[in-house]
Amino acid sequence: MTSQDVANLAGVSRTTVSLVLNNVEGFKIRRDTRQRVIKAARELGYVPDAAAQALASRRARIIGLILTRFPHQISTDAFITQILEGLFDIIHQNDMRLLIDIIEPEHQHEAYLQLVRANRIDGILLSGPRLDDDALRVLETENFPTVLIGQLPNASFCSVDVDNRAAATMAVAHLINLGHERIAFISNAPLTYTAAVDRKDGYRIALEKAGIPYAENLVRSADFTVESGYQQMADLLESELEFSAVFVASDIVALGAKSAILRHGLKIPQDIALVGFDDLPFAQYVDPSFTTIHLPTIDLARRATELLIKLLEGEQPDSSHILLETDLVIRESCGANLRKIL
Amino acid sequence: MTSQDVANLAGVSRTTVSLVLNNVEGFKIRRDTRQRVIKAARELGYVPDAAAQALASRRARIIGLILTRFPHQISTDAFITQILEGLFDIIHQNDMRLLIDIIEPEHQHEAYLQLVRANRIDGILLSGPRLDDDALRVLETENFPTVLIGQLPNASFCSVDVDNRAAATMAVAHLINLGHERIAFISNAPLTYTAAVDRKDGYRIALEKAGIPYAENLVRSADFTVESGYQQMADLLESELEFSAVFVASDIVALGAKSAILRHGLKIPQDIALVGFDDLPFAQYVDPSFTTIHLPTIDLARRATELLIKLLEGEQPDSSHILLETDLVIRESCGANLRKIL
DNA sequence: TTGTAAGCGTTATCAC
DNA sequence: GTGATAACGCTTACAA
Repeated sequence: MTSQDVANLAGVSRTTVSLVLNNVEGFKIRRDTRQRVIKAARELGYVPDAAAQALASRRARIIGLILTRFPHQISTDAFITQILEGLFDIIHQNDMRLLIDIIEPEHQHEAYLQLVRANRIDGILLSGPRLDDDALRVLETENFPTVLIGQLPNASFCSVDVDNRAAATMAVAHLINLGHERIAFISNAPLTYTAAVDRKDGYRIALEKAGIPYAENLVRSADFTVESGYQQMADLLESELEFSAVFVASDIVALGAKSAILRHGLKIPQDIALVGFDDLPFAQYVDPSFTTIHLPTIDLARRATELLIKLLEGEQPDSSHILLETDLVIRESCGANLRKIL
Repeated sequence: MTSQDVANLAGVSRTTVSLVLNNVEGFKIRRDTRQRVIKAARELGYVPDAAAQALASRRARIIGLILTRFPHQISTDAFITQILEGLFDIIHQNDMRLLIDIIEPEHQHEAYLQLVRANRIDGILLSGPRLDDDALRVLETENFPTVLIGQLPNASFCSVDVDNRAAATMAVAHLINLGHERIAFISNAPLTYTAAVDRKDGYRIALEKAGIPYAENLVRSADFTVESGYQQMADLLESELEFSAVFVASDIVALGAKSAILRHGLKIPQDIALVGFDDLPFAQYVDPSFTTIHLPTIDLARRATELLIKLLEGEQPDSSHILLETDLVIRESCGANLRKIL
């Protein structure tokens, strides 16, 4: 079943079939010819061969979503599905498809360059950029259409993100407003991830603003997973360091931290107040429900995809660094909402 | 950068380059020639063009993962990420890629046939088959390589699944063993999904075995989401029907049900005992933690992918209907584990 | 307004 | 053992 078959049935050439079916601008095709072609195509159930189309047109009509995570970090990552929801929204509108790949940060650093070199994908959507990702630098010099969901300092990529630093500051300021002074911090991810660095910076800034000294030993680093949150919090609790609150820069990690706190015989928020980050769907259903920073994740993905598609179409995007708003969502994990954040 | 460039640099023909790089069997290539080709390819950073390769070989080396869901059901679906983890495990081993598509059950019933017709994907992995999916029947008659994660009665597809009916029976039997007689049921999804039907059947069977009459008005249907779980449970509670336990055939839906119960001023498990299904990662972190049916989801995806790849390679799989084991995981949502299930 | 023909970069079938 | 050469099914100048 090829375009030739359609051409035969419609009594035209393959060229005409292509022109009609692709709605090519600048060609005036007679009404009836056009109708005949469309009818023939429909009758035969003709669908153009994707490989042939890609080879000839140099466009695969596929967007690649790259996640730099370890496999074991995937199954609990509630962020991913939110990204997918936003992504498909736009991708379907544009008749494109999604190829998704998980790249292990350490080993296959350059695995996604293969996708690019093979022309398998027209553009990349990269979630969670890392500072030490050399392959990303290659994409930059090659000017390959790429949009980051997240940010990378000193890079020329388009990006869609939230102001992680400001959001983290807001979270910690909330705790400070509630009277806490000894506030621990657990990052969402290793500090090679820019989002982790920014959230940690935000924590530091909030302390500074309040004149509270920054204590390195109250700062821990998790790695996306519930387990890492449990471990880091258990470690903090066993260290016998004093703190009355903790800012955990990821709701998933916070789930583990919460579990460690409870299993240590302490209560949230009475003994330890907790603020999370991301406002994942489950955050309002755990007990106590998480006071957390709401991220417009679905929208983030939507905007990033729109931006990428503009790039692919050669349009100059209005702005190449989009920053969406975050909110502090106050629930139960910090206790009564006595004072509202300024 | 084409295979011609590699051929030139190595001083051989494109044919030889192809033979060497693809490790084609049955051709004896001289050692040094082989080395020269490999070296040249590496030096040039040559990566074969995927479209050209697909066009010539009639294999895209892409597997399609099809999810038949509504967009709004995606973002909270913790099942998907688990599937992804297992999938990538096998896909990476086989140097294939993953194209993922979400197909809305109502509108775009046949959207994934396009993928097939365009030869964009070599095989389909379909999660959550529906009884009313006509497009699936087309795949069947066309004998397109397809593996279901789930099951479809009277269909010839290979499938990997758990015994949903038996698992549900086990869940409800647990409640009965604990002394409950009025047990409500909330499905995971509409009853067009085979898994939903099977779990409901399991519920019924457990009741029958215990001689407890099946009460239609204690049976509700949810649609994957937390919200639907909340609504159905709120509805049950407002109905003033008597029941001391509920079997919710999905942990996500159970999250909403739990919330409705608590907001109704009732306690779990004291007032209402709850058993979930899936054992999603968060199930042990909610409060009370869910007694639930553990599904080996990652393994399910792994086995399904292995099966599909076998199919693609023309091998006859050992068994075309794989059934993996489930366990009842006893936690807090049913109260003290007084009597152990037989 | 439509058709002819030359690619696109592989793989695969033959010869040599 | 290796090299021509013909597909693969489409797009796109260019010609008519």
